[in-house]
This record gives sequence, structure tokens and C-alpha cells, in this order.
Amino acid sequence: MPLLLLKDLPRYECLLESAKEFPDLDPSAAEAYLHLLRAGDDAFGVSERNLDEHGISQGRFCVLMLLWRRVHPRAADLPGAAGAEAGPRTPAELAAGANVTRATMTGLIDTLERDGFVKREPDPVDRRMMSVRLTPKADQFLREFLPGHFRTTAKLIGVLTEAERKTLVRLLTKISTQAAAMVSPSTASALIEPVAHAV
Amino acid sequence: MPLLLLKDLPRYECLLESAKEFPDLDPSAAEAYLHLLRAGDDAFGVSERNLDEHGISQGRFCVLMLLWRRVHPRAADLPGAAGAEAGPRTPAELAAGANVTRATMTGLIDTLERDGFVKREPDPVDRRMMSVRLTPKADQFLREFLPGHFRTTAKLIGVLTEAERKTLVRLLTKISTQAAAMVSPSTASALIEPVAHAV
DNA sequence: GGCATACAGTTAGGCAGCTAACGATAATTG
DNA sequence: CAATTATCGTTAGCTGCCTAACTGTATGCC
Repeated sequence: MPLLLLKDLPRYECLLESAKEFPDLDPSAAEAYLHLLRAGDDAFGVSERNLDEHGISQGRFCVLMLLWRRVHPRAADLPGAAGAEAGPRTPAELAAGANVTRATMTGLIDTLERDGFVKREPDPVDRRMMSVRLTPKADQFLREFLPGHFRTTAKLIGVLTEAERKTLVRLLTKISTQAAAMVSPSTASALIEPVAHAV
Repeated sequence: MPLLLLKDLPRYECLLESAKEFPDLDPSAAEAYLHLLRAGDDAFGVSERNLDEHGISQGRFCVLMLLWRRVHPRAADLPGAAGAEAGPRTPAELAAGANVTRATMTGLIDTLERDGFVKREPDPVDRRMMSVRLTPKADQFLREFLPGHFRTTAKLIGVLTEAERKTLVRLLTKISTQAAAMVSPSTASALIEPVAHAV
């Protein structure tokens, strides 16, 4: 459970009362926001518990899955480009895929290599780069681990009907899109931003 | 952004194809699960960005809010008990409220005290305990910070209608409840568990 | 009353994020 | 071709999370 948060969310009446003191507080928005953080944390915790039992962390698992894509490319991953590379290979590509810095990826690869899950190899062409590859041990681990992981996920989401899942995905996508717009408003105004810099 | 995760979620067709290899993979469940983690992370990131600009971390903010409840108790917090204490006071209570270990809380209070936001005082009755209290500086900080924080939340959730918010909270609550049941199934079977141990 | 147990807070050590800076190498550009 | 610029991986040092073990204090049980 990585993100610490209030164990018990404030009740709606409490939010209503706080709104009297803080006019900027939108009770229904705050309620939805807090429930989102809590549910995300809960879901994360369920999967992390699964991973812990197998002695692997969320971060390491993420790296393994990115490399797994390379070993087992799906046709859907390569819609048009025929000879395109299937997945990330270098620490920099892995860092981009996992949304962490290169420095963090160095540490993750360090421990994964120490535990025998990946191997570093120097790139023969560009001598700045390294190639990271899964070992057979990692391949075997994933084949044993993933089914249970998928069952856990299915059990967690199993409380929702198919229609509810679609609705949930739709609403969450709206929020993610809005979050992206709030963090970097340049996404929509990519044509204007450079001008602003030029001026 | 605390929980690292795939930057780009796999597409639905890709999940469908993977399901051929892994029968335990429920594509719609996996899709909903991944979107939940991503949206939770996105929402978390938006608020964390807000906090960072004010030089305070999510964990510290959580502690301040727990202590704030004590300074400004709401009537809704005290439904029946008249003279009951309003909020957490000791490091152990704060740790329970923030869902972290006591050791972690020690570190958080250390830095908060160093920065002048809280003060430790020994408990006059039970000499094992400490009392943690907000300083006027923290009170002023929160009064200045919270309105912006609430506006950010309202803007993020603003993409949803009131009806959508209600739906979202309902679905997320279902998932959180299921997660709790999966992590500690003893909640419902507290009478059976001890027997199992006795045998 | 004396001793085992339980509990509060801290400390020590590990992992996983981050930023900033570095050396080595490649690419660009005058 | 030479020099600047950019990129790759790594290192060092920070924060914040964890577990395990420790000290001091209260409590419970003969």
C-alpha cells in the first residue's frame, strides 16, 4: 500500500458542514475524489499483497511485464509496422514505459539482475546503451505467477456487472483525461506553446 | 506520483488476445482494474503537484488534516458522544488514522516538528505517550492552502455530472468493500477462524 | 509485591521513488 | 574536421515507506 491516506473517509454530512467554512469545497466532488483515491489504493493493495507473497514488488513486476511484451509480442501490439520492435529494451525505454526516471530504473534493474530475473548486455551498436533481457527464470516465474494475479483481479472486479465495468471505465477515463489536461495544459495547445516561448 | 505503473495501458484487443494464452484473464475485469489504478494515480498526482508547490508532502498533509479535525471538530464527527475526543492525538492514533506504521509516523512527526508545523508534548498521565498538536503556523498554512486544494479537486471531478459522481462513488465503494473482504476474510468469519487454529 | 505480558515511541536498516550531477558516447553543426 | 550539444546509464544524497528489534512504562496475574 504505497499511498498513505485517511483510513476512514469523512462522511458526507461532514463534508457539507466543512463547505460552510470553505466555500471552495464542493462536497460531491470531494466525496468522489476521496473514494477514487481510496479505491485505487485498495485495489493496489490487493495486487501488492499478491506480489509480496512471491517476493516481488510492484515496480519490479512492472519492469518484468514491459520486458515480457518484448518476448511475447502480440499481434495487436503491432498494428501496422511490420518489423518494428515489440517492446522496450533499454533502461531509458523501460523508464519511459514505467513512468519513472532513468535513475530509478537503474536501481530496479540492479535488484532484478541481482535476483537473476534480468540480464544486462552492452549494445554492440551504440556503446552508450545497454540491452536488458528477461532470463528463463523470469519467464518461468511470470508463467506461474500471472494466472493467480489475473484471478485476483477478476475476483476484485467480479462485484461489478459487465455494464457497470463499462460505466466505470468511461468515468475513470474522463477523470484521467482531465487530470492530464490539468497537469500539462500544453497538450491541447501544442501549436501555441512554442510561439509563447518565441515571444 | 507514488505508484509507478504502465504509462500506456494495454488496449482492449491486446487483453483479448492475452486471454487466449491465460484463461484466467478476464479482459473486462483487467481493463477496469488498470483504469482504476491509472485514474487513482492521476488524481493523486494532481493533488501532489499542488502540495509540492507548497513544500509539503502527501503524508505530511494527511497528518495535518487528522490533527486539524481535533482543532476544529465538526458536529457531524460527534454524533452521540458528548465529551468524546474529536480527533487523534498520539502518534499511535495518528498512525492508525493515516494507515501507516508507528515507525513511519515517528518520521513524519520528526519532519513536521522540524519545520514548525507540530509540537510534541509528553502525556502527563501515561508517560509512554506523547501528545502531538498543531502549531499556529500549521493552522495558518491550512487556512491558506485548503481553498486551492478544494478548487483543484472540484476542477478534476468537474468533468462528471452529479449523477455520474453518485454512480462512480457507488461502484468504487463496491470495489473497496470487496478489496477489504479479500485482504482480511476474517471480517465475516471471526467466529470460525479461531476454531481453525485450535484444530 | 513481583514478575510476565502488552503497549508507546523510537531506532536501525532496507527498498523505491525523486533530483542533480557526472563521464562516456553519439549526433549536430559551424 | 572540430566543437558544441544531446543522450545514456550511473552515482550520490534526499524523502518516505516498510519490518524488526529495542527501551521505557503500564497492566495483569499469581
